[in-house]
Amino acid sequence: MEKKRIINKITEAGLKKTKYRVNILYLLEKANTLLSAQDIHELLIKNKIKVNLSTVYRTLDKLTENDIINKVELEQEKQSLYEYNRDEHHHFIICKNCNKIETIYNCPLHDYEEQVMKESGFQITGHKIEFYGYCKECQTLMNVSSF
Amino acid sequence: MEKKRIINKITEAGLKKTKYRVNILYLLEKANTLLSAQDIHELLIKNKIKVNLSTVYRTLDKLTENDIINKVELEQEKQSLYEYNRDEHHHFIICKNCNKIETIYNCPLHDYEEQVMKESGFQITGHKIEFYGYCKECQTLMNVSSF
DNA sequence: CTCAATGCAAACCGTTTGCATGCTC
DNA sequence: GAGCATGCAAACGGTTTGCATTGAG
Repeated sequence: MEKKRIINKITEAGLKKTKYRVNILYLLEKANTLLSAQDIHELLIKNKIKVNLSTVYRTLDKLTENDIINKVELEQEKQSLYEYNRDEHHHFIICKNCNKIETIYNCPLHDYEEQVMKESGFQITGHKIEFYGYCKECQTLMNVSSF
Repeated sequence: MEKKRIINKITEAGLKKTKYRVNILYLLEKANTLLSAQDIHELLIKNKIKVNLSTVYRTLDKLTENDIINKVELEQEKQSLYEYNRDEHHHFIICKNCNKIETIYNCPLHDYEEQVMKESGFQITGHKIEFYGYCKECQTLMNVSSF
């Protein structure tokens, strides 16, 4: 029973177990991609789970506050996106043509942070990287369309 | 006459030289920091230059499209910020306590981009890094306040 | 003179909030 | 039963847009 783990995540954080928290977290865990509040809202409705959009937002806030999910804000996306937190440091690469988002698990910044700390005097607690470019498919398409 | 250079920037891009374009670009060049559309609007009004906020937005859009200024969207800022484009690759480090933003000119990613290109197949055209942490002053304050 | 720039007011859209009601612990 | 979660409708705030007017080339 996979929902058990989901429910544990919620109760262990000291949160009340409610229908929407369980379903939304389950959805994000299963989806295994970035989803917006609206995406989640639509998916729930499609699955006959009637819920208000503001409840979705409040649920996502609570789950984010408790580090159960991550809120991801990308430059070209107006909407905030959310992902299940699997405790793996990662970044994103975004295709400027088709907007596909891929995940990069390899991070070059650990050494560099030391250096930035020394130079800036900041105590660094985190960072964010986004790469932009064109994915393989779009590179091909662009070559074809301008032959 | 320093405004000459500003005007050149505008006309060289093929843009009409207008009162607001000149003043807004001049402002950004002189300010030498990140400013929001609202900041710019207020600064103009204070300097007796009556302008509509939507004109400020349209002007900033045009200048951004023409790479004369940069539009900067930081995670914790709701507003977009703008800076004069001095053609120096850089990133930002943001204090999570006081929100001070400092600039980092040193960039560790050039080598790494190669690697990401090979692994992802993306043709990378750019990247963005934000660092988060606490600036010197805030580190001191936090030590004092929890002595 | 022509077309782009501007002012103004209204729309947009993702997100938040206040309040009454419902549900978990 | 107490207090947090939810639904609903309205507000919020940065940004965009449609349209009439002005101004640059």
